[in-house]
Amino acid sequence: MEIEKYISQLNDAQRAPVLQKDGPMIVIAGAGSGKTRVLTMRIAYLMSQGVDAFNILSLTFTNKAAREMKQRIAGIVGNSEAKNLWMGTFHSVFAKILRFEADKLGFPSNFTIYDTQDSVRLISAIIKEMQLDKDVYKPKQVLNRISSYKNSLITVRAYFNDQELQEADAMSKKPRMGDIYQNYVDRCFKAGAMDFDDLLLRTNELLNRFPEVLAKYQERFKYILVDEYQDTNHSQYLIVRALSDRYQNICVVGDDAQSIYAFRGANISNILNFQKDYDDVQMYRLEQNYRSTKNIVEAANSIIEKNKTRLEKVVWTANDEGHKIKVHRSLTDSEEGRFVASTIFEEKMHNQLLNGQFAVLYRTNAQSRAIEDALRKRDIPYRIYGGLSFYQRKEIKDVLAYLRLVINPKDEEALMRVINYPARGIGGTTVEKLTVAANHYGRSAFEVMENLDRIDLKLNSGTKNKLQDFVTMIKSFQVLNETHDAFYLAEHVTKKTGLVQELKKDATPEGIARIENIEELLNGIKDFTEGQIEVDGARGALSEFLEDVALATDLDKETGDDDRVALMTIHLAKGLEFPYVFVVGMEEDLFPSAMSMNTRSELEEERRLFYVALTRAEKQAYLTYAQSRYRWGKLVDSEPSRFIEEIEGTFLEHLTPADSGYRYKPMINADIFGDVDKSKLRQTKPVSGTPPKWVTDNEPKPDLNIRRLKPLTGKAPQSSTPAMPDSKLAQGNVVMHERFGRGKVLNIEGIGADKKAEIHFEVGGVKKLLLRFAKLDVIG
DNA sequence: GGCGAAATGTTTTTT
DNA sequence: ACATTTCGCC
Repeated sequence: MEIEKYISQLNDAQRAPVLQKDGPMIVIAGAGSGKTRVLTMRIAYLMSQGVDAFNILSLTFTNKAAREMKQRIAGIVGNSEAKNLWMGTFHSVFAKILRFEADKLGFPSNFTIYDTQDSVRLISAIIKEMQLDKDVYKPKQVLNRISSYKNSLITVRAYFNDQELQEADAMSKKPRMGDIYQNYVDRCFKAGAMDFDDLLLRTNELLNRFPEVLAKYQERFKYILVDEYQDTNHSQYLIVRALSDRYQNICVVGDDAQSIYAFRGANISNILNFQKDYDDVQMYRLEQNYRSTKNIVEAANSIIEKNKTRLEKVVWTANDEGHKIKVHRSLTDSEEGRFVASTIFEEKMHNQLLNGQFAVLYRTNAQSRAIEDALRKRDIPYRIYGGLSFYQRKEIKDVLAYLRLVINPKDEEALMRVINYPARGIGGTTVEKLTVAANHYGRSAFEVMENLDRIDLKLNSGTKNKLQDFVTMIKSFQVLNETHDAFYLAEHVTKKTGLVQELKKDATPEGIARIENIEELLNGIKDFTEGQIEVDGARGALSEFLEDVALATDLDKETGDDDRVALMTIHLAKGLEFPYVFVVGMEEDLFPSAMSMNTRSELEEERRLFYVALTRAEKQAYLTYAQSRYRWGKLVDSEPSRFIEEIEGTFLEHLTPADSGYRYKPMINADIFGDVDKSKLRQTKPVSGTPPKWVTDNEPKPDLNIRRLKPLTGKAPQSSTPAMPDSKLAQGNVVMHERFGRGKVLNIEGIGADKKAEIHFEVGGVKKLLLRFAKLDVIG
């Protein structure tokens, strides 16, 4: 074994945790300090010391990270050994275990995994059935609440035993929360479905209720490693605790400065308190950064210093000083996009670079659009990660819903999705009757449909036939599934259900793209089946494909064979690195987000997020912001992010004149109004969970208060917002703008297929650039 | 009762 | 720019 060769390449700080074979340990690893290397080497070292791969469990943040790590280990210890390692995300690893042990919890082993969409849909249905006001009980908020209960291991029973929780919900005008929670859990159970949080919660239930099962997995996972420990929530924490309790060979790696998932229950104290949880914890620190230039490392340090809650740690680097961080201001979001695109273009020209060496990072998915447009115009290939992922597209979810029904006909959300799509004459009223009956008998809607002869639902015979036809169709798929692989079945399903035929009716580019997406899905399934047959000699069964898909992310799908600029949210970029990084939208209310400025801890999380963004860069970081941008379909003015100002000035190079003297927007309950005349401040009404804000009334009132302008001639297509007919708007037209009022069109660019026309527009002698002319009404 | 069209509502971040 | 809800017609 040539393991020594690899180990000698590590620095002293990295080597220590690799060589400590047994006992609990925590590795505090600064950004870019080679923690993946440490984890990889540690696993390889354990195996070289005779630890069986079957006994090592390694939990990573993405499945892709797991795959890559496995590959690297295979390079050291050989493929056949590495194959037996348990590696993956919490969700995927414990989903597998749950399938194996499902019967103990009363679930079928082929249980469905509900995604967020499914969960929201189910909660909406429950709220409706309970005749509650959906404006008070907002489904998404309710789901968030339930999710946080589950992540804190508060079961329905625990909820009803906890007076405080119930009072808190009653105080926020949601006294029926507990009942909704109960209904939701019941319905998931009846549908044989688990949501994302259940995968962790039910694992805890399994380990708590069945000591023999716990003992089994404690024996199996004698060595446990957890990456990104700062982002584990309470539920995950307890699983790790339980499993490692017997042997205490637990190694967690993380960086408190990169904790960015508090919103989904991540608990930073898991990492801060690790030493209290086990005896004789060894603590290691990795502080040398190998990734970035001195400028970037030190700039990042100057940011994170502003946070109060953090572990002391000094990240340093022996790398070159490098270039300063370049800061660029632009007029609008599309100009920002053009700056990014042209800079990438030039850097590529001058330095012989590949597209894959660039990444554009943003706070919200919606920001990708302006960047995309600019890159497309410059013919720069790019790939967007996250956002509406492939598997979340409507047409894909529709196909998957049919397939889910084949595997688990009790899957209520899949059924509701496709029972009348494509339209087959089963409308809302009929579906409601089915649901009522299903709830009444404590069965699934599908079971009700199977027994229509025995249950009188007061359906007319035509409707009854349609329902029975549907059941027959699904059952015929099930029969096929017994003998055929996933690809055959999926292809058969798209044909027989009329899904593709339905889509073919739509000849617009979007409609054609949808059909192509389905083809891509089928290709994906084909790859999967062939891969399965090759590797395991398995049949490439449908159930396994669906399991993969439910927990897959765009990052996992990444092939890496083509050369593209990467576009993604900062959250998704965690753990990745790129030579050139653009952080766009560096504006107050966007980054830091307006939603995250109410408490110090929220603001600190935003700051950590910025720290993560900056430390992705190896050679060069760019920070860009726009003075106005389209948000919620409206052009709004914005101010530079406070985070730019927080970086020590010596690390920055301003490509555009630096802003100075701007004032941050006041926070609620904050006393920092400065020189503003307080009597002119007015508090906005809180809407849909957003806190009220202080605003002045001096802002110009819109002269034109039309939300959407109707087309002046012709018929507008249904699917999208009716646009102004191009022909009606011309240079010299006097127009009304929603916000700026009366103005005159100076010139128009880019009208035609690209709806993002740009209009230079003059108001009271001041020239403005507008991006969408649906906001204009021609009045002369 | 069901369907298509029009109006209305919504956006932080993710497994 | 999108999805969901409501409206109005068959």
